[in-house]
Amino acid sequence: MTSQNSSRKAGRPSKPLLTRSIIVDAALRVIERVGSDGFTLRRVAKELNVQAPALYNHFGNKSNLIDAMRERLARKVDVSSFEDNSWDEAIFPWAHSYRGALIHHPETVALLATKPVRGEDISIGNYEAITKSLLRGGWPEECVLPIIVALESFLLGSALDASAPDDIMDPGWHAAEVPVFAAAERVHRAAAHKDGVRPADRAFDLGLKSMVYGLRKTLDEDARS
Amino acid sequence: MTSQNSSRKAGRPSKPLLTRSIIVDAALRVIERVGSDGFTLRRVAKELNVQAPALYNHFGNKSNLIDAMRERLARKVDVSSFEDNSWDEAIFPWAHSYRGALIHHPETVALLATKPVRGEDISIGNYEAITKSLLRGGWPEECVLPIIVALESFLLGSALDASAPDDIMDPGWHAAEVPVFAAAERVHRAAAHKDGVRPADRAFDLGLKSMVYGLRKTLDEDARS
DNA sequence: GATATAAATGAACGAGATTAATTTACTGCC
DNA sequence: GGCAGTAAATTAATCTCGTTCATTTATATC
Repeated sequence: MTSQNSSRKAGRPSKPLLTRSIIVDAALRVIERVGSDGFTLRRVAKELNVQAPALYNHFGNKSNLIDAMRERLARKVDVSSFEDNSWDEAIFPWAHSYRGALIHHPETVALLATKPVRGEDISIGNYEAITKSLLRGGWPEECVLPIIVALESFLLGSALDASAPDDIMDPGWHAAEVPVFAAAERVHRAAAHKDGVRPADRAFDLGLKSMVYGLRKTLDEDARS
Repeated sequence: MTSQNSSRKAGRPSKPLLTRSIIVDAALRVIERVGSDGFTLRRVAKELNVQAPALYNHFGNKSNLIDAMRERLARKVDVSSFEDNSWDEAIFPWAHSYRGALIHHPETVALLATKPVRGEDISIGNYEAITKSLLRGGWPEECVLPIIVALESFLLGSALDASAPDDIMDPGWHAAEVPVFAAAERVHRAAAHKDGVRPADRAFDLGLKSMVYGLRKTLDEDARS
Protein backbone atom coordinates (compact mmCIF):
# COMPACT_ATOMS: atom_id res chain seq x y z
CA MET A 1 0.00 0.00 0.00
CA THR A 2 2.60 2.57 -0.97
CA SER A 3 0.19 4.29 -3.33
CA GLN A 4 -1.43 7.50 -2.15
CA ASN A 5 -5.17 7.60 -2.01
CA SER A 6 -6.75 8.91 -5.20
CA SER A 7 -6.77 12.71 -4.69
CA ARG A 8 -4.76 14.59 -7.27
CA LYS A 9 -5.43 17.99 -8.74
CA ALA A 10 -6.66 18.41 -12.26
CA GLY A 11 -4.12 19.06 -14.99
CA ARG A 12 -1.48 17.18 -16.85
CA PRO A 13 1.01 15.49 -14.52
CA SER A 14 4.76 16.06 -14.91
CA LYS A 15 5.34 12.46 -15.78
CA PRO A 16 2.49 10.59 -17.52
CA LEU A 17 0.78 8.17 -15.16
CA LEU A 18 -0.57 5.87 -17.84
CA THR A 19 0.48 4.03 -20.94
CA ARG A 20 -1.45 1.48 -22.95
CA SER A 21 0.73 -1.24 -21.48
CA ILE A 22 0.22 -0.11 -17.89
CA ILE A 23 -3.52 -0.02 -18.41
CA VAL A 24 -3.62 -3.49 -19.95
CA ASP A 25 -1.64 -4.87 -17.01
CA ALA A 26 -4.06 -3.34 -14.54
CA ALA A 27 -7.06 -4.49 -16.54
CA LEU A 28 -5.86 -8.09 -16.48
CA ARG A 29 -5.26 -7.85 -12.76
CA VAL A 30 -8.73 -6.43 -12.20
CA ILE A 31 -10.61 -8.97 -14.28
CA GLU A 32 -8.74 -11.78 -12.61
CA ARG A 33 -9.77 -10.41 -9.24
CA VAL A 34 -13.39 -9.45 -9.84
CA GLY A 35 -14.42 -11.58 -12.78
CA SER A 36 -15.82 -10.61 -16.14
CA ASP A 37 -19.12 -9.29 -14.80
CA GLY A 38 -17.64 -6.73 -12.46
CA PHE A 39 -15.01 -5.68 -14.96
CA THR A 40 -15.60 -1.93 -15.31
CA LEU A 41 -13.51 0.98 -16.45
CA ARG A 42 -14.03 2.69 -13.13
CA ARG A 43 -12.47 -0.28 -11.38
CA VAL A 44 -9.51 -0.36 -13.75
CA ALA A 45 -9.09 3.36 -13.12
CA LYS A 46 -9.22 2.85 -9.38
CA GLU A 47 -6.57 0.13 -9.64
CA LEU A 48 -4.37 2.83 -11.18
CA ASN A 49 -5.34 5.62 -8.78
CA VAL A 50 -6.83 7.53 -11.64
CA GLN A 51 -10.22 8.72 -12.82
CA ALA A 52 -12.05 6.69 -15.46
CA PRO A 53 -12.02 9.28 -18.26
CA ALA A 54 -8.22 9.29 -18.14
CA LEU A 55 -8.30 5.90 -19.82
CA TYR A 56 -9.85 7.48 -22.88
CA ASN A 57 -6.59 9.24 -23.63
CA HIS A 58 -5.15 5.82 -24.40
CA PHE A 59 -8.08 3.69 -25.61
CA GLY A 60 -11.01 4.81 -27.71
CA ASN A 61 -13.45 2.74 -25.68
CA LYS A 62 -13.80 -0.29 -23.49
CA SER A 63 -13.95 -2.66 -26.44
CA ASN A 64 -10.57 -1.44 -27.66
CA LEU A 65 -9.10 -2.12 -24.24
CA ILE A 66 -10.47 -5.65 -24.30
CA ASP A 67 -8.93 -6.12 -27.74
CA ALA A 68 -5.57 -5.12 -26.31
CA MET A 69 -6.01 -7.55 -23.43
CA ARG A 70 -6.77 -10.31 -25.90
CA GLU A 71 -3.73 -9.42 -27.93
CA ARG A 72 -1.58 -9.49 -24.82
CA LEU A 73 -2.70 -13.03 -24.11
CA ALA A 74 -2.34 -14.09 -27.73
CA ARG A 75 1.28 -13.02 -27.54
CA LYS A 76 1.89 -15.71 -24.95
CA VAL A 77 0.89 -18.49 -27.32
CA ASP A 78 3.99 -20.30 -28.46
CA VAL A 79 4.06 -21.84 -31.94
CA SER A 80 7.76 -22.53 -31.99
CA SER A 81 7.15 -26.26 -31.59
CA PHE A 82 5.90 -26.37 -35.18
CA GLU A 83 9.32 -25.46 -36.46
CA ASP A 84 11.30 -28.44 -35.18
CA ASN A 85 8.65 -31.16 -34.90
CA SER A 86 6.15 -32.99 -37.03
CA TRP A 87 2.70 -31.41 -36.94
CA ASP A 88 1.19 -34.12 -34.75
CA GLU A 89 3.87 -33.77 -32.12
CA ALA A 90 3.94 -29.99 -32.30
CA ILE A 91 0.25 -29.69 -31.55
CA PHE A 92 0.63 -30.69 -27.91
CA PRO A 93 3.01 -27.97 -26.72
CA TRP A 94 1.14 -25.40 -28.77
CA ALA A 95 -2.25 -26.45 -27.45
CA HIS A 96 -1.08 -26.40 -23.87
CA SER A 97 0.44 -22.99 -24.31
CA TYR A 98 -2.75 -21.74 -26.00
CA ARG A 99 -5.04 -22.99 -23.29
CA GLY A 100 -2.56 -21.95 -20.61
CA ALA A 101 -2.53 -18.37 -21.86
CA LEU A 102 -6.25 -18.20 -21.28
CA ILE A 103 -6.40 -20.22 -18.09
CA HIS A 104 -3.73 -18.20 -16.38
CA HIS A 105 -6.45 -15.60 -16.04
CA PRO A 106 -9.46 -17.87 -15.69
CA GLU A 107 -11.98 -15.10 -15.44
CA THR A 108 -10.86 -13.53 -18.65
CA VAL A 109 -11.98 -16.41 -20.74
CA ALA A 110 -15.63 -15.49 -20.75
CA LEU A 111 -14.81 -11.98 -21.78
CA LEU A 112 -12.11 -12.74 -24.28
CA ALA A 113 -13.26 -16.00 -25.77
CA THR A 114 -16.42 -14.70 -27.31
CA LYS A 115 -14.41 -12.92 -29.93
CA PRO A 116 -11.79 -14.95 -31.74
CA VAL A 117 -8.16 -14.09 -31.11
CA ARG A 118 -7.59 -12.47 -34.45
CA GLY A 119 -7.63 -9.24 -36.33
CA GLU A 120 -4.77 -6.84 -36.07
CA ASP A 121 -2.95 -8.96 -33.63
CA ILE A 122 0.05 -11.21 -33.60
CA SER A 123 -1.78 -14.46 -33.95
CA ILE A 124 -2.05 -14.36 -37.73
CA GLY A 125 1.69 -14.63 -37.75
CA ASN A 126 1.38 -17.82 -35.76
CA TYR A 127 -0.91 -19.33 -38.36
CA GLU A 128 1.82 -19.16 -40.97
CA ALA A 129 4.08 -21.50 -38.99
CA ILE A 130 1.26 -23.94 -38.34
CA THR A 131 0.19 -23.95 -41.97
CA LYS A 132 3.68 -24.69 -43.22
CA SER A 133 4.05 -27.52 -40.75
CA LEU A 134 0.79 -29.12 -41.83
CA LEU A 135 1.67 -28.87 -45.50
CA ARG A 136 5.09 -30.38 -44.79
CA GLY A 137 3.31 -33.23 -43.06
CA GLY A 138 1.38 -34.07 -46.21
CA TRP A 139 -1.97 -32.41 -45.62
CA PRO A 140 -3.76 -31.13 -48.70
CA GLU A 141 -4.09 -27.37 -48.75
CA GLU A 142 -7.86 -27.31 -48.35
CA CYS A 143 -7.63 -29.21 -45.06
CA VAL A 144 -5.32 -26.78 -43.32
CA LEU A 145 -7.90 -24.23 -42.28
CA PRO A 146 -10.49 -26.72 -41.08
CA ILE A 147 -7.85 -28.34 -38.90
CA ILE A 148 -6.74 -25.07 -37.35
CA VAL A 149 -10.31 -23.98 -36.77
CA ALA A 150 -11.33 -27.31 -35.31
CA LEU A 151 -8.39 -27.34 -32.94
CA GLU A 152 -9.02 -23.77 -31.88
CA SER A 153 -12.67 -24.54 -31.31
CA PHE A 154 -11.67 -27.32 -28.97
CA LEU A 155 -9.13 -25.15 -27.19
CA LEU A 156 -11.55 -22.30 -26.70
CA GLY A 157 -14.27 -24.59 -25.47
CA SER A 158 -11.82 -26.26 -23.12
CA ALA A 159 -10.72 -22.94 -21.73
CA LEU A 160 -14.35 -22.06 -21.08
CA ASP A 161 -14.82 -25.38 -19.36
CA ALA A 162 -11.70 -24.92 -17.29
CA SER A 163 -12.93 -21.55 -16.05
CA ALA A 164 -16.05 -23.20 -14.65
CA PRO A 165 -16.11 -24.63 -11.14
CA ASP A 166 -14.78 -28.16 -10.67
CA ASP A 167 -18.14 -29.55 -9.67
CA ILE A 168 -19.99 -28.10 -12.63
CA MET A 169 -21.05 -31.58 -13.74
CA ASP A 170 -22.23 -32.64 -10.31
CA PRO A 171 -25.91 -33.57 -10.70
CA GLY A 172 -26.47 -32.54 -7.08
CA TRP A 173 -29.90 -33.37 -5.75
CA HIS A 174 -30.85 -34.90 -9.10
CA ALA A 175 -28.28 -37.64 -8.59
CA ALA A 176 -30.97 -40.19 -7.84
CA GLU A 177 -32.58 -39.62 -11.23
CA VAL A 178 -29.35 -40.21 -13.11
CA PRO A 179 -27.55 -42.84 -11.05
CA VAL A 180 -25.20 -44.13 -13.72
CA PHE A 181 -24.05 -40.69 -14.68
CA ALA A 182 -23.74 -39.59 -11.06
CA ALA A 183 -21.47 -42.53 -10.31
CA ALA A 184 -19.28 -41.80 -13.29
CA GLU A 185 -19.03 -38.18 -12.26
CA ARG A 186 -17.91 -39.10 -8.78
CA VAL A 187 -15.29 -41.51 -10.10
CA HIS A 188 -13.98 -38.89 -12.46
CA ARG A 189 -13.67 -36.18 -9.81
CA ALA A 190 -11.99 -38.60 -7.40
CA ALA A 191 -9.53 -39.79 -10.05
CA ALA A 192 -8.54 -36.25 -10.90
CA HIS A 193 -8.09 -35.43 -7.24
CA LYS A 194 -5.85 -38.45 -6.75
CA ASP A 195 -3.69 -37.35 -9.68
CA GLY A 196 -3.47 -33.88 -8.26
CA VAL A 197 -4.99 -32.27 -11.35
CA ARG A 198 -8.30 -30.57 -12.06
CA PRO A 199 -11.06 -32.65 -13.64
CA ALA A 200 -11.07 -30.27 -16.59
CA ASP A 201 -7.43 -31.12 -17.24
CA ARG A 202 -8.15 -34.81 -17.71
CA ALA A 203 -10.88 -34.00 -20.21
CA PHE A 204 -8.55 -31.69 -22.06
CA ASP A 205 -5.77 -34.24 -22.32
CA LEU A 206 -8.08 -37.00 -23.46
CA GLY A 207 -9.79 -34.78 -26.02
CA LEU A 208 -6.56 -33.42 -27.41
CA LYS A 209 -4.94 -36.82 -27.69
CA SER A 210 -8.00 -38.24 -29.41
CA MET A 211 -8.21 -35.34 -31.80
CA VAL A 212 -4.60 -35.78 -32.89
CA TYR A 213 -5.03 -39.55 -33.22
CA GLY A 214 -8.08 -38.94 -35.33
CA LEU A 215 -6.43 -36.36 -37.52
CA ARG A 216 -3.60 -38.78 -38.19
CA LYS A 217 -6.06 -41.43 -39.28
CA THR A 218 -7.92 -38.95 -41.46
CA LEU A 219 -4.64 -38.04 -43.13
CA ASP A 220 -3.76 -41.69 -43.76
CA GLU A 221 -7.14 -42.28 -45.37
CA ASP A 222 -6.74 -39.26 -47.60
CA ALA A 223 -3.31 -40.46 -48.65
CA ARG A 224 -4.58 -43.90 -49.64
CA SER A 225 -7.48 -42.66 -51.75
CA MET B 1 -48.39 -4.23 -36.12
CA THR B 2 -51.61 -5.36 -34.51
CA SER B 3 -50.26 -4.55 -31.06
CA GLN B 4 -51.40 -1.32 -29.46
CA ASN B 5 -48.73 1.16 -28.53
CA SER B 6 -47.51 0.69 -24.97
CA SER B 7 -49.85 2.91 -22.93
CA ARG B 8 -51.76 0.98 -20.31
CA LYS B 9 -52.88 2.14 -16.92
CA ALA B 10 -51.21 0.89 -13.75
CA GLY B 11 -52.75 -2.05 -11.93
CA ARG B 12 -53.14 -5.74 -12.45
CA PRO B 13 -54.61 -6.58 -15.87
CA SER B 14 -57.73 -8.79 -16.16
CA LYS B 15 -55.78 -11.49 -17.93
CA PRO B 16 -52.04 -11.78 -17.16
CA LEU B 17 -49.95 -10.45 -20.02
CA LEU B 18 -46.84 -12.43 -19.20
CA THR B 19 -45.67 -15.92 -18.35
CA ARG B 20 -42.13 -17.23 -18.05
CA SER B 21 -42.58 -18.98 -21.37
CA ILE B 22 -43.87 -15.90 -23.17
CA ILE B 23 -40.95 -13.88 -21.86
CA VAL B 24 -38.37 -16.46 -22.92
CA ASP B 25 -39.86 -16.53 -26.41
CA ALA B 26 -39.65 -12.78 -26.68
CA ALA B 27 -36.13 -12.73 -25.26
CA LEU B 28 -34.91 -15.20 -27.87
CA ARG B 29 -36.55 -13.14 -30.60
CA VAL B 30 -34.92 -9.98 -29.29
CA ILE B 31 -31.42 -11.36 -28.94
CA GLU B 32 -31.59 -12.84 -32.39
CA ARG B 33 -32.57 -9.47 -33.77
CA VAL B 34 -30.26 -7.13 -31.86
CA GLY B 35 -27.39 -9.36 -30.81
CA SER B 36 -25.98 -10.10 -27.41
CA ASP B 37 -24.65 -6.61 -26.77
CA GLY B 38 -27.94 -4.81 -27.19
CA PHE B 39 -29.86 -7.45 -25.30
CA THR B 40 -31.55 -5.47 -22.52
CA LEU B 41 -34.54 -6.06 -20.32
CA ARG B 42 -36.05 -2.83 -21.57
CA ARG B 43 -36.00 -4.17 -25.10
CA VAL B 44 -37.52 -7.48 -24.08
CA ALA B 45 -40.21 -5.53 -22.26
CA LYS B 46 -40.85 -3.37 -25.30
CA GLU B 47 -41.16 -6.47 -27.46
CA LEU B 48 -44.02 -7.46 -25.13
CA ASN B 49 -45.59 -4.01 -24.87
CA VAL B 50 -44.81 -3.92 -21.20
CA GLN B 51 -42.60 -2.02 -18.77
CA ALA B 52 -39.30 -3.53 -17.72
CA PRO B 53 -40.07 -4.04 -14.02
CA ALA B 54 -43.00 -6.25 -14.98
CA LEU B 55 -40.48 -8.92 -15.91
CA TYR B 56 -39.37 -9.11 -12.29
CA ASN B 57 -42.69 -10.73 -11.38
CA HIS B 58 -41.53 -13.75 -13.35
CA PHE B 59 -37.72 -13.75 -13.15
CA GLY B 60 -35.59 -12.70 -10.21
CA ASN B 61 -33.09 -10.95 -12.44
CA LYS B 62 -31.62 -10.84 -15.91
CA SER B 63 -29.29 -13.74 -15.23
CA ASN B 64 -32.22 -15.98 -14.35
CA LEU B 65 -33.86 -15.08 -17.63
CA ILE B 66 -30.72 -16.01 -19.51
CA ASP B 67 -30.64 -19.32 -17.65
CA ALA B 68 -34.16 -19.99 -18.83
CA MET B 69 -33.20 -19.16 -22.40
CA ARG B 70 -30.29 -21.57 -22.17
CA GLU B 71 -32.56 -24.24 -20.81
CA ARG B 72 -34.99 -23.66 -23.67
CA LEU B 73 -32.21 -24.31 -26.14
CA ALA B 74 -30.90 -27.30 -24.20
CA ARG B 75 -34.31 -28.86 -24.55
CA LYS B 76 -33.81 -29.02 -28.29
CA VAL B 77 -30.76 -31.24 -27.98
CA ASP B 78 -31.65 -34.76 -29.00
CA VAL B 79 -29.87 -37.68 -27.33
CA SER B 80 -32.20 -40.35 -28.63
CA SER B 81 -29.54 -41.59 -31.03
CA PHE B 82 -27.63 -43.05 -28.09
CA GLU B 83 -30.42 -45.49 -27.44
CA ASP B 84 -30.38 -47.40 -30.70
CA ASN B 85 -26.81 -46.96 -31.90
CA SER B 86 -23.28 -47.63 -30.79
CA TRP B 87 -21.70 -44.67 -29.05
CA ASP B 88 -19.44 -43.74 -31.95
CA GLU B 89 -22.31 -43.62 -34.40
CA ALA B 90 -24.65 -41.89 -31.99
CA ILE B 91 -22.28 -39.00 -31.45
CA PHE B 92 -22.86 -37.54 -34.89
CA PRO B 93 -26.62 -36.92 -34.73
CA TRP B 94 -26.30 -35.73 -31.15
CA ALA B 95 -23.46 -33.35 -31.93
CA HIS B 96 -25.26 -31.86 -34.89
CA SER B 97 -28.37 -31.37 -32.87
CA TYR B 98 -26.35 -29.81 -30.04
CA ARG B 99 -24.57 -27.35 -32.28
CA GLY B 100 -27.74 -26.74 -34.25
CA ALA B 101 -29.66 -25.74 -31.16
CA LEU B 102 -27.15 -22.98 -30.55
CA ILE B 103 -26.62 -21.95 -34.12
CA HIS B 104 -30.30 -21.61 -34.78
CA HIS B 105 -29.99 -18.36 -32.85
CA PRO B 106 -26.44 -17.37 -33.79
CA GLU B 107 -26.40 -14.27 -31.66
CA THR B 108 -27.27 -16.19 -28.55
CA VAL B 109 -24.10 -18.19 -28.56
CA ALA B 110 -21.90 -15.48 -27.14
CA LEU B 111 -24.35 -14.89 -24.33
CA LEU B 112 -25.26 -18.47 -23.60
CA ALA B 113 -22.09 -20.35 -24.37
CA THR B 114 -19.98 -18.77 -21.68
CA LYS B 115 -21.78 -20.84 -19.12
CA PRO B 116 -22.14 -24.56 -19.74
CA VAL B 117 -25.61 -25.85 -20.36
CA ARG B 118 -26.17 -27.37 -16.97
CA GLY B 119 -27.69 -26.92 -13.57
CA GLU B 120 -31.36 -27.35 -12.97
CA ASP B 121 -32.07 -28.03 -16.55
CA ILE B 122 -32.97 -30.95 -18.67
CA SER B 123 -29.52 -31.67 -19.88
CA ILE B 124 -28.44 -33.70 -16.87
CA GLY B 125 -31.09 -36.18 -17.96
CA ASN B 126 -29.38 -36.35 -21.31
CA TYR B 127 -26.09 -37.28 -19.72
CA GLU B 128 -27.57 -40.47 -18.31
CA ALA B 129 -28.31 -41.82 -21.77
CA ILE B 130 -24.89 -40.90 -23.06
CA THR B 131 -23.15 -42.45 -20.06
CA LYS B 132 -24.99 -45.73 -20.45
CA SER B 133 -24.15 -45.87 -24.12
CA LEU B 134 -20.44 -45.31 -23.47
CA LEU B 135 -20.33 -47.97 -20.77
CA ARG B 136 -22.14 -50.41 -23.09
CA GLY B 137 -19.47 -49.65 -25.68
CA GLY B 138 -16.74 -50.80 -23.33
CA TRP B 139 -15.40 -47.54 -21.94
CA PRO B 140 -14.07 -47.67 -18.37
CA GLU B 141 -16.14 -45.62 -16.00
CA GLU B 142 -13.47 -43.02 -15.31
CA CYS B 143 -13.30 -42.13 -18.99
CA VAL B 144 -16.96 -41.29 -19.40
CA LEU B 145 -16.88 -37.78 -17.99
CA PRO B 146 -13.70 -36.68 -19.77
CA ILE B 147 -15.22 -37.83 -23.05
CA ILE B 148 -18.45 -35.92 -22.51
CA VAL B 149 -16.63 -32.81 -21.40
CA ALA B 150 -14.15 -32.96 -24.27
CA LEU B 151 -16.95 -33.34 -26.80
CA GLU B 152 -18.95 -30.53 -25.29
CA SER B 153 -15.90 -28.31 -25.27
CA PHE B 154 -15.50 -28.90 -28.97
CA LEU B 155 -19.19 -28.30 -29.62
CA LEU B 156 -19.26 -25.09 -27.65
CA GLY B 157 -16.13 -23.80 -29.31
CA SER B 158 -17.52 -24.74 -32.70
CA ALA B 159 -20.74 -22.90 -31.99
CA LEU B 160 -18.74 -19.82 -31.08
CA ASP B 161 -16.77 -20.15 -34.28
CA ALA B 162 -19.91 -20.60 -36.32
CA SER B 163 -21.35 -17.41 -34.90
CA ALA B 164 -18.37 -15.44 -36.20
CA PRO B 165 -18.31 -13.98 -39.73
CA ASP B 166 -17.23 -16.29 -42.54
CA ASP B 167 -14.12 -14.28 -43.30
CA ILE B 168 -12.89 -14.20 -39.72
CA MET B 169 -9.68 -15.97 -40.71
CA ASP B 170 -9.00 -13.68 -43.65
CA PRO B 171 -5.57 -12.12 -42.95
CA GLY B 172 -6.68 -9.05 -44.91
CA TRP B 173 -3.92 -6.54 -45.53
CA HIS B 174 -1.46 -8.78 -43.72
CA ALA B 175 -1.81 -11.41 -46.42
CA ALA B 176 1.60 -10.57 -47.85
CA GLU B 177 3.29 -11.35 -44.55
CA VAL B 178 1.70 -14.80 -44.29
CA PRO B 179 1.46 -15.96 -47.91
CA VAL B 180 1.18 -19.68 -47.28
CA PHE B 181 -1.57 -19.26 -44.74
CA ALA B 182 -3.38 -16.69 -46.88
CA ALA B 183 -3.44 -19.09 -49.81
CA ALA B 184 -4.79 -21.90 -47.66
CA GLU B 185 -7.47 -19.61 -46.30
CA ARG B 186 -8.60 -18.65 -49.78
CA VAL B 187 -8.71 -22.27 -50.92
CA HIS B 188 -10.73 -23.21 -47.87
CA ARG B 189 -13.28 -20.45 -48.30
CA ALA B 190 -13.64 -21.23 -52.00
CA ALA B 191 -14.07 -24.96 -51.36
CA ALA B 192 -16.80 -24.32 -48.83
CA HIS B 193 -18.55 -21.97 -51.19
CA LYS B 194 -18.45 -24.56 -53.98
CA ASP B 195 -20.02 -27.14 -51.65
CA GLY B 196 -22.69 -24.67 -50.66
CA VAL B 197 -21.81 -24.83 -46.96
CA ARG B 198 -20.22 -22.36 -44.58
CA PRO B 199 -16.49 -22.63 -43.92
CA ALA B 200 -17.23 -23.24 -40.26
CA ASP B 201 -19.26 -26.30 -41.20
CA ARG B 202 -16.32 -27.97 -42.88
CA ALA B 203 -14.15 -27.41 -39.83
CA PHE B 204 -16.86 -28.80 -37.62
CA ASP B 205 -17.30 -31.96 -39.66
CA LEU B 206 -13.59 -32.60 -39.90
CA GLY B 207 -13.05 -31.98 -36.20
CA LEU B 208 -15.93 -34.14 -35.13
CA LYS B 209 -14.97 -37.01 -37.40
CA SER B 210 -11.39 -36.88 -36.19
CA MET B 211 -12.42 -36.78 -32.59
CA VAL B 212 -14.57 -39.87 -32.94
CA TYR B 213 -11.84 -41.68 -34.86
CA GLY B 214 -9.39 -40.78 -32.15
CA LEU B 215 -11.67 -41.87 -29.34
CA ARG B 216 -12.13 -45.22 -31.02
CA LYS B 217 -8.38 -45.67 -31.19
CA THR B 218 -7.96 -44.62 -27.56
CA LEU B 219 -10.55 -47.20 -26.58
CA ASP B 220 -8.80 -49.95 -28.55
CA GLU B 221 -5.51 -49.14 -26.85
CA ASP B 222 -7.11 -49.24 -23.43
CA ALA B 223 -8.67 -52.58 -24.22
CA ARG B 224 -5.38 -54.13 -25.29
CA SER B 225 -3.47 -53.01 -22.23
C1' DG C 1 8.39 33.03 -24.80
C1' DA C 2 3.80 32.24 -27.24
C1' DT C 3 1.14 28.62 -28.97
C1' DA C 4 -0.45 24.18 -29.79
C1' DT C 5 -0.99 19.78 -27.83
C1' DA C 6 -1.07 16.02 -24.31
C1' DA C 7 -2.83 14.06 -20.08
C1' DA C 8 -5.05 14.38 -16.32
C1' DT C 9 -9.58 15.85 -13.36
C1' DG C 10 -14.54 16.95 -12.57
C1' DA C 11 -19.18 17.37 -13.84
C1' DA C 12 -22.80 15.58 -16.43
C1' DC C 13 -25.75 12.61 -19.74
C1' DG C 14 -28.25 8.67 -21.23
C1' DA C 15 -29.06 3.98 -20.66
C1' DG C 16 -28.89 -0.11 -18.00
C1' DA C 17 -30.43 -3.26 -13.93
C1' DT C 18 -32.92 -3.25 -10.08
C1' DT C 19 -36.05 -1.77 -6.08
C1' DA C 20 -39.88 0.56 -3.81
C1' DA C 21 -44.24 2.43 -3.91
C1' DT C 22 -48.63 2.45 -6.04
C1' DT C 23 -52.60 0.87 -8.57
C1' DT C 24 -55.84 -2.43 -9.99
C1' DA C 25 -57.84 -7.01 -10.32
C1' DC C 26 -58.42 -11.66 -9.17
C1' DT C 27 -58.93 -15.43 -5.41
C1' DG C 28 -60.41 -17.75 -1.38
C1' DC C 29 -63.00 -17.50 2.76
C1' DC C 30 -66.73 -16.25 5.98
C1' DG D 1 -71.80 -10.78 -1.28
C1' DG D 2 -68.28 -8.46 1.06
C1' DC D 3 -63.45 -8.54 2.56
C1' DA D 4 -58.71 -9.70 3.14
C1' DG D 5 -54.78 -11.14 0.87
C1' DT D 6 -52.17 -11.63 -2.97
C1' DA D 7 -50.77 -11.26 -7.93
C1' DA D 8 -49.44 -8.48 -11.86
C1' DA D 9 -48.98 -4.61 -13.83
C1' DT D 10 -47.28 0.70 -13.81
C1' DT D 11 -44.65 4.70 -12.13
C1' DA D 12 -40.96 6.78 -9.77
C1' DA D 13 -36.54 6.51 -8.09
C1' DT D 14 -31.66 4.68 -7.13
C1' DC D 15 -27.26 3.31 -8.34
C1' DT D 16 -23.78 2.06 -11.66
C1' DC D 17 -21.78 2.11 -16.13
C1' DG D 18 -19.81 3.86 -20.50
C1' DT D 19 -18.90 7.91 -22.44
C1' DT D 20 -18.57 13.06 -23.57
C1' DC D 21 -17.53 17.81 -22.49
C1' DA D 22 -15.31 21.40 -20.35
C1' DT D 23 -11.46 22.67 -17.56
C1' DT D 24 -6.84 22.57 -15.71
C1' DT D 25 -2.04 22.06 -15.89
C1' DA D 26 2.26 20.62 -17.98
C1' DT D 27 5.04 19.62 -21.86
C1' DA D 28 6.80 20.24 -26.67
C1' DT D 29 7.51 23.07 -30.76
C1' DC D 30 8.50 27.07 -33.35
